[in-house]
Amino acid sequence: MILIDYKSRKPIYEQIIDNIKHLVVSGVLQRDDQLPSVRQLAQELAINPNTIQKAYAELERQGVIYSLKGRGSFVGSSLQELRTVQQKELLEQLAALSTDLYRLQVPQDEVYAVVQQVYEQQKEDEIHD
Amino acid sequence: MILIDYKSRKPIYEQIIDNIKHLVVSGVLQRDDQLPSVRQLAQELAINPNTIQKAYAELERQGVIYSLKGRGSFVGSSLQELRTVQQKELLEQLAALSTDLYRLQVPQDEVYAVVQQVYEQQKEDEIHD
DNA sequence: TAGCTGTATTATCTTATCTAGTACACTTAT
DNA sequence: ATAAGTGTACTAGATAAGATAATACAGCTA
Repeated sequence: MILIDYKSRKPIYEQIIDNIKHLVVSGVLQRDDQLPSVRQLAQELAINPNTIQKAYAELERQGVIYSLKGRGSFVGSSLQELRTVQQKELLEQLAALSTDLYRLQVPQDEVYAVVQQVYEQQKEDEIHD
Repeated sequence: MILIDYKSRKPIYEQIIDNIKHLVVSGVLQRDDQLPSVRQLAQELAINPNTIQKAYAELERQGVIYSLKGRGSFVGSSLQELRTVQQKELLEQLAALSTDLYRLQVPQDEVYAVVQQVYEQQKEDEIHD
């Protein structure tokens, strides 16, 4: 369900955040679904409970989950809501990247070609699922 | 010539690397042009010489500059060479970002529209230089 | 020779990340 | 009521990356 790359330069708690967001955005986790408890997930991933707690706290701050003392942690954002937020973030990244591409004089056609190729490849990969 | 954002989460030595690469790619610094000395640049930017040395060492490892003991450090890569390398890096970033955009179901048209808008805006900005 | 260069070394400081252990308040099921 | 599970808070320590500080050495050049 959740995979951690311990060799990555990205902190573990950030990987957990990204991972859970992805589970929500892909529909695996739905609103009000219960997340694994802090201690349980810590044991599964063989990491310290404090690290899980840090990830959950940040997810709660962002409104992705909510936590109830004694009850557990639950999904607090719908697929659509989170998807919209993340789409906006990605499009901002795209704009920044496009600026760099322009300044390095990469032709607009070439940018389109890369996007086109990725989209086609992704479509193909979906068929072979 | 070189600006450092001390509040950035990006390490200073990485900012220096990016900054010098940009000066080469934009044609301000040309092949065999001499760079400021380690101590001189350290004084200008009010940072430790070791930090400059770290940046220069990495730039030399990448072939962007070369250093001669007792002489100084010089640009070792032509505008075209470095531009090609950086274009390739950016296109790889674009491919990765496109994969995320596809997975978040952002329509291809919308991706194109953002790129288009940035390119047009950049062209306009150039006129008003 | 004096004063620049690059380069190397050692030590110290700070910060972020992660671990470890403990404690407390709350909920739920028995 | 009790036990076991939840979230939450706190302190302490380990580790690594980044940056600073001071010093030293080798090579070049005026």
